[in-house]
Amino acid sequence: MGMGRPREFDAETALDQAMEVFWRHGYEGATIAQLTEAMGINPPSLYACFGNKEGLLKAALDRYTKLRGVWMDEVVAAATARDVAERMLMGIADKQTDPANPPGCLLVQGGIACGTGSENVPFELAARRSQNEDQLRDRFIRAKAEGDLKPASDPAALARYVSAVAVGMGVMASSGADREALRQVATVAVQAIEAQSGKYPPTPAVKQTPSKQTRSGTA
Amino acid sequence: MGMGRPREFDAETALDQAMEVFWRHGYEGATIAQLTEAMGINPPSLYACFGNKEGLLKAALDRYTKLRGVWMDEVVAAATARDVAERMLMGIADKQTDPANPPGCLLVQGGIACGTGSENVPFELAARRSQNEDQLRDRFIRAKAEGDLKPASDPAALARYVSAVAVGMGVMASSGADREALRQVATVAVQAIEAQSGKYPPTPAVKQTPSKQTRSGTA
DNA sequence: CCAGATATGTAGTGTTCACTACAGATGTGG
DNA sequence: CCACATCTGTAGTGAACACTACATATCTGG
Repeated sequence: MGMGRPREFDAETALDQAMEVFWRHGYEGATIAQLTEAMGINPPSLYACFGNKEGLLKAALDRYTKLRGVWMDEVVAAATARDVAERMLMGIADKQTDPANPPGCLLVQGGIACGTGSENVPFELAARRSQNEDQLRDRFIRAKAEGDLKPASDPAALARYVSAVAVGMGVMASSGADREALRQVATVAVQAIEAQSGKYPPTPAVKQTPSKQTRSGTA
Repeated sequence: MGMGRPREFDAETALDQAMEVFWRHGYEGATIAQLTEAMGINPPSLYACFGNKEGLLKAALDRYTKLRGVWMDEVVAAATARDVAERMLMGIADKQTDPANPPGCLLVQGGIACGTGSENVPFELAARRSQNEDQLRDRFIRAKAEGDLKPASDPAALARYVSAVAVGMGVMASSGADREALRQVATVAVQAIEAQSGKYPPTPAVKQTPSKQTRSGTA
């Protein structure tokens, strides 16, 4: 019965190009014309492969978070909570000013506020950011159990804090902050984690956060 | 020679409504139809009064930053650098989750990335944010001169840091973080300023920042 | 009350948007 | 070589967009 004509472009290569357009112009600011031109294909190919504009964004986000995930694994592999925070924020300072990419972070640049019909795009991005936050939180929970963080420290709050700084740095980068400026921010930011650090008797990780359960929904 | 028919709406009241629309949907996401409906006027009145959509945004930003300016004056009136940071970030946690307004900060929600024809909108917002950062920096310069911050501390870096945290909190707020979550972030963030605080012999404020001059361009 | 000036409401303008109909091209299975 | 399935390029589709022409309404100054 035949399997049809094979596609003439590489989906991942095309996604990389689309990712850059979304990264630079945001979801709403990116037009199908810009996307197809960057991807080197025509609209019907785009729609056959990704469904619609939002499907393309999600595919680009999948690719972005996948690449970012391997880096985050390196980040949480640092020895202490303090080193995790430093490696994360210093790395972000570098990545967000890497001339190979648009400035800032796709998970922020993609769209913080959107118009009618795209209301869920910001939440889609927020969900991806919260994955990073969760990974940080788990790492800080471990750090606390290992006596690397104060027994009174709140790993979820610390993770939320580091995520917030990362997002703020992304916004700064996209509006022109240079690498040195972001590194200065990172250097200061790490000191808040340092204030929670030290060498304490290991906590059995049983009661980890007595404070009210407050989900941030973002990172 | 006559002075013409008087306008039937109050410009500031209308601006408040427009501000809320931009705040909720961003510059590109806000449509003239939404704006005129919220303002209770028709398009010709809008264009006669504000020029065009971008002119309306700028007018709304002027109003926003004016209101914010009086609050910032209260913030920098705190006794120490640490108290300034705490008052700023705790206040932001409350303001950005005030149900009377859309969540987050207009200077962030307004537009981080924009499409062709609106490229300067993000810079317009960044310029307004940097005003806050400058005000903080000046306050921290004074704190350092008063011996309230370490002689080795960098007021510009600290101001940039506080601004970054504020922006990050705004993004979190707009994607669903509640007040408690933001306050936790603020509490952690203040500790980085605390680490730079203490009681030191006053610095004559002559050579204030030996590090390379790095302008952030954002806040 | 009139002339000039500015505001308002109705009803559009052209443009750009995301998306697609369709015909032709290129593959596979029989 | 033929039926079938899928992709590709051309050329649009209707809808939504920012913005405006124009007639009418409401003011001031004389």
